[in-house]
Amino acid sequence: MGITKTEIFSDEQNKIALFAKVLGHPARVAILQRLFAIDACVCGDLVNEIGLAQPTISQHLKELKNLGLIQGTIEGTSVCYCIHKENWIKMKSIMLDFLNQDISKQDCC
Amino acid sequence: MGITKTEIFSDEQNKIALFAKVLGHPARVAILQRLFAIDACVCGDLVNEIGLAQPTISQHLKELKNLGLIQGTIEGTSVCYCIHKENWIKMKSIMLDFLNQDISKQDCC
DNA sequence: TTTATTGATTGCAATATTACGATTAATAAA
DNA sequence: TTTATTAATCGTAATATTGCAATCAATAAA
Repeated sequence: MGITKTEIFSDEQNKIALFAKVLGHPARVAILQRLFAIDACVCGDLVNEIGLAQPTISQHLKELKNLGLIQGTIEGTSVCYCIHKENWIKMKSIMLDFLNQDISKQDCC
Repeated sequence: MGITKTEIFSDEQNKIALFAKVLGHPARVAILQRLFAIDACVCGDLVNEIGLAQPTISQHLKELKNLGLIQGTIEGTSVCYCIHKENWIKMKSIMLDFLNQDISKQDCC
C-alpha cells in the first residue's frame, strides 16, 4: 500500500531505515558532500551547484533538516546551511553499528 | 515527477544513494540483521520472523539481491539466503567513505 | 516607498514504493 | 501420479516521492 508498517519493527530498525532513506537520494548526497567540502557555509549556491530547481533543492534541504542532519540560519535574505555536527555523529554511530556487523562467521551458500 | 534525475549526479553519488535507498526500509534492515545473526542461512523463516506476507518479503529479498547484498541458493523447495560477503564489504567501504567525511573543520552557523 | 533578491510553500503531474491476494512453477513426499 | 510445500511472479490498491511552475513572505537596496 505504499505505506511502511513501522509498528512491527524495532525502534533501532526504524531509525536505521529513516537515516538510510534520507541518504537514499543523490541530490541529498550531493548537498551533504557540498556542505562538507565548503569551508564556509553554503546557501542558495546549492541551487547553482546542483542542477535542480530551487523548490526541489529547498524540499531536499527540508528533509535533511527534519532528520537533524543539517541546520540553517537566516542571514539577511539568504539562509546559511551547514552540517549539524552533533547529530551527524549520532547518525554515523548508528549506521556504523549496522554496517560493521561481524561478517567473519558468515559461511554459507 | 517521482523520477530521480540520476544523470546530473556523479556515479559515486548515485551509488551511495542506491545503497542507502535499499537500506532505507525497516523490513530490509530486519532481513539483513537476521541473516547476520543466524549462523546457518535462513530461508522462509524470514516470513515468520518478520510480520509481513510472503510476497512482500520475497520482493524485499529481490531488491537486496539486485544490489548484490545477499545471495540465494535453491535447496529443494526452499531457498537459502545469506549475506554476500564480498559485496557487503564493498558497499560498506563506499558508505564509510561518505559517513567518515572530515567534520572537524566544520565551524559555522 | 518601491523594487530586487532569496528561499519557503502550495499545488499538481508523473512516477515509485509498499503490501498483499491470487496464481504459478518447481521440487518433495505420499 | 497426486498432493503438499516453498517461494517467485502478477496484478492491483493505497500511499509516497520527485520535480517544478507559480506564488508568497521577508529582508535588502534604491
